[in-house]
Amino acid sequence: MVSGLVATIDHRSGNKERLLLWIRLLRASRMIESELRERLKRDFNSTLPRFDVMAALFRAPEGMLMSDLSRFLLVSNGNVTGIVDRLVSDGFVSRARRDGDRRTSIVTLTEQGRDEFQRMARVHEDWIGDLLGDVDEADAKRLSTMLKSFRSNWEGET
Amino acid sequence: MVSGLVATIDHRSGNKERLLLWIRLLRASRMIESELRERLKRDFNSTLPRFDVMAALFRAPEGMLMSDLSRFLLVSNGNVTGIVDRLVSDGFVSRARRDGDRRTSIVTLTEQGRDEFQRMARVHEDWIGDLLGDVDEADAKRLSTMLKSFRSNWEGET
DNA sequence: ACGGAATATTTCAACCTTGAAATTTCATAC
DNA sequence: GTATGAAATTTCAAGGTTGAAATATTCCGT
Repeated sequence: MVSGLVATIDHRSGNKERLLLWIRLLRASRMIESELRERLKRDFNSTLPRFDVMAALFRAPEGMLMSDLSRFLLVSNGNVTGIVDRLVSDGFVSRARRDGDRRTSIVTLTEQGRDEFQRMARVHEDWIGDLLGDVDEADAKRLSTMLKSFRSNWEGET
Repeated sequence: MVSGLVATIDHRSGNKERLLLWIRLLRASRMIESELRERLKRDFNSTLPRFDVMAALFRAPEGMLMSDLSRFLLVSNGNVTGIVDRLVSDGFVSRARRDGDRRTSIVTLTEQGRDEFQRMARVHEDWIGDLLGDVDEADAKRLSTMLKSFRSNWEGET
């Protein structure tokens, strides 16, 4: 569940639209996420976080550090540890201690992991096309552009 | 963590834009959520789900059933149980067994809950204005409209 | 009135998530 | 070379999340 699903109070002008935007942004992503979660579970007995980790590793054949994964996926270190643990025990991912720096370990997809990810990725793309099917290409492009510039401008604020 | 933070494979045309849109939608909401979570914790020692429940109850002075909350907030029943439990033990919410139907209970904000929520809501609105400050009003309106129509058209599919 | 379906809620296991503390290893100033 | 701090990772407690199973109550056809 996520903050903002409910419109509440509005006393500063101009912010009204932004609040509404936030609520709808959130509802949209929650609905899509929920649908993807369900389908990943049903068809692959997997989860979204696992899919994300595998996707990141797929693009990085040379492997990634735990902290790379954490930074790239915008989640905490401890979180990555747990997800990778489970992927390792399922045989989709391997952790290898490095000679250079024994604090770190290189995480890579196993052969089985690559196969499984590719199976998922194919279907995943169709799902997104399905779920976002109502957004025509021009709209998608505009929305996309607006959201792109909208980044962490506020990062580092108090 | 959420599926789609990573662009992966793209073999069907037209879907390329949608996949990118999904990734950015997700990144945007994740960043905002993360910032809100942090601030709610810091300033009110609370969480987003708690805020959402309180917001829903604030708009419903007559109270809501657990299942109303669940439906309205798009989360599972079991989930609501836990969040309400904690809000009750903090004195912000009360559960009252109904005479009419002993299966259900009416959940309402306590006086303390209303006060606390209003404190949070004021600041919350400013935060959203802050975090979405770069989106001007016209853009917000357009984006908002696009996202509105974008609903669960696919619900009920196999 | 009875039994079975439907409804509202809770419980539970498994997983995700964070932030903080603990561990291990490395780098550097002295 | 030693201490001190930085860096990478894991551990841990607390909470959020789901879906399925279990409970309790009501509804309804007969």
